Amino acid sequence: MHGTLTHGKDSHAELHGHAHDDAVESALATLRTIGERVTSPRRAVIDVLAHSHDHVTAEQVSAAIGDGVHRATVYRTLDHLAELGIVSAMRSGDATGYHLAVTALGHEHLHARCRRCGRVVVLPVNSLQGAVDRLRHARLFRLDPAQSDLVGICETCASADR
Amino acid sequence: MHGTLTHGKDSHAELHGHAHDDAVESALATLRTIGERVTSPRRAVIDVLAHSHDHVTAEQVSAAIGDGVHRATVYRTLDHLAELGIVSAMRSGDATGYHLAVTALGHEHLHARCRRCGRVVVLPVNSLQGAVDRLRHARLFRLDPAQSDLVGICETCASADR
DNA sequence: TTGACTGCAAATTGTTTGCATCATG
DNA sequence: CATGATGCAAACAATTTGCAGTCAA
Repeated sequence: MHGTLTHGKDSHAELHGHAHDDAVESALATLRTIGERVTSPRRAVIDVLAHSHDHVTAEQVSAAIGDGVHRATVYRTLDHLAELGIVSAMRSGDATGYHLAVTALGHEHLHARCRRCGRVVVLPVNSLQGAVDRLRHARLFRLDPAQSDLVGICETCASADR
Repeated sequence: MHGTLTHGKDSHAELHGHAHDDAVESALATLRTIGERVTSPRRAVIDVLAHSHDHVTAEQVSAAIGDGVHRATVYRTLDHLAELGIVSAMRSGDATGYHLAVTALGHEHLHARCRRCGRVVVLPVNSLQGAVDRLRHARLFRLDPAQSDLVGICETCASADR
């Protein structure tokens, strides 16, 4: 999805670099802190996620990394990181999409998928805040919109209708 | 999932029978109305859906029907019925769950899946109404909560935490 | 050193499709 | 009787898993 991926090598040039790199370091730091091992496959996966604009599938991550890391490892790593809360997983259509849970800017967003055209629309973070609060206070459910697969019709398709 | 399934035979005993049967008749009537063929596989699938309390997977529907209908046909039928709007499809975890769009009572509900224990919690229909309206008025998205895969933590798991 | 992590290959699961046949409208 | 629906078997895509070898801590 990125064509060329510049993963790795720059282990000391991120002090003032792109926010993406900060996100990578932050994620790796979290790993170390909680006593998880920092390996090159994990570094590579996190790196791809940090440089991806939106959610990417395991297959895309694997492709972006190249042959250096086995697909199965990418799947295992993404799954593991998701359990740790370092990345967020979201089921979208047939595959599962992943993205860093905590980006450099704490930039969190919601994805909504149009069941007509399949496109993924990005919605404001707080779009479902009211519902989240209401459900929580009612002791019904702790809804996490960022991990939910929101489905509906995008405005483009909706207006194409009438 | 139902053990024994009493599908069919009672083609004239639904005037005051269970609401499920009404739902079946209603769905079949819709099919006829829009010029779709009414076949035994379709009858069987709709029957299972009408008698299912919650959303069921294609595999479950197939199992409930038995060997009378081929799995591929069940998948095709569910997909077709979903396109027609007779059933609602919702991605839940690894498989797709289906349920009649219009039950006898217009009884529509939302499913939320706990990412901790995997259980599916049923939420009030209007839980996300506010968000739906807001998104619509803002011309951002026509959210359909009933078809969305809502993810979070159920109260049981949440209280088990602290 | 050693248990966690990875690579590889093969198994699973969920779902789709090409094609010949059959039954509804 | 014509066309769309089904059965079957085989293809597919996304993920998972058992095991042996490897590496971070």
